[in-house]
Amino acid sequence: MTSRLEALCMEKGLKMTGQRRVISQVLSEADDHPDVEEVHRRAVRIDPRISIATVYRTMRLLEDAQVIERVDLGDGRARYEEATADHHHHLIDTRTGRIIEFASPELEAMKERIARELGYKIVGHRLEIYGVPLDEEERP
Amino acid sequence: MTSRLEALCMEKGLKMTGQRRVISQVLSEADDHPDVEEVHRRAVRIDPRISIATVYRTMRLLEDAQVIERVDLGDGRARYEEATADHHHHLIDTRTGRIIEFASPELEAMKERIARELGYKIVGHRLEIYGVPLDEEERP
DNA sequence: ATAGATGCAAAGGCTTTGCGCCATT
DNA sequence: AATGGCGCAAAGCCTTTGCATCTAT
Repeated sequence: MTSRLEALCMEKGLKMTGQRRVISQVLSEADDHPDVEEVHRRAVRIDPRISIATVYRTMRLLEDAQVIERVDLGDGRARYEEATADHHHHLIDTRTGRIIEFASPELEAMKERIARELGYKIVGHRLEIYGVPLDEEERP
Repeated sequence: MTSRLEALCMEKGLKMTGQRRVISQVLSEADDHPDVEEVHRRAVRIDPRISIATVYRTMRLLEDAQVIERVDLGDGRARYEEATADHHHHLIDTRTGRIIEFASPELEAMKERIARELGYKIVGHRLEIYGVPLDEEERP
């Protein structure tokens, strides 16, 4: 079957080979933010002949085509997620590594305002929050 | 003479050697966000015998002592700035690479609120805005 | 004499790339 | 046959580290 991302790739005119289809499938099924090694591990389960070099090349291809987005979570390696229309950010649980996505229109507006006051127009931005779970009694 | 950072290091009980004094001086005089190679370049001008390994080791030492802070600006290498009490963030001019620091109490508050709503307590965070200068007529 | 700092070069982690082979058109 | 993708291994970039030497107490 054709995965969601594979369909997207074809719309963008990318040539879909066996390896690219597998990698697209892996990314379509991922609900986390895998790094290249992890994508490779998952891809190999489907087709053991896929090399890590191909994964690197394909990730770049998909990133350039804006099918996926590179996320730098500060751990020294590139992580990826599907490209989305909305701006969102990440809250990283420092105890478990769990990543929670969130969006805040107010935050976006404030950011725009700050940049404007400094005389700049935003072309990109990123926000990460590192946190630990609140204790029971502190829960809102 | 004793540089600002050297004094700070001594307060923290760090042993100050010749190399560490030079590196502290370089960092004290920097008003930008140099990477290790740049710190080394500047240090060598003062004392040509300093090796890059020592710079790496000293940067880590100062970072652990919270005399300086590592800043990850997404260009694949560590950059540094003096540690400050206030939280601030960076706006990077994508045309020139110029880095503008800014702080926003409102932003901090909003961030806290978002984390709290997600059930988390913030232990760290970072925000970077990438932008280009506004055109003349758009200036606030 | 001892403990720690330094220089040098080797190695480590992530990523890219040269090259010959293979597949598809 | 020609174009481009793939696997493998080598290399590149930033950073860390093992080891012998040097410094300062």
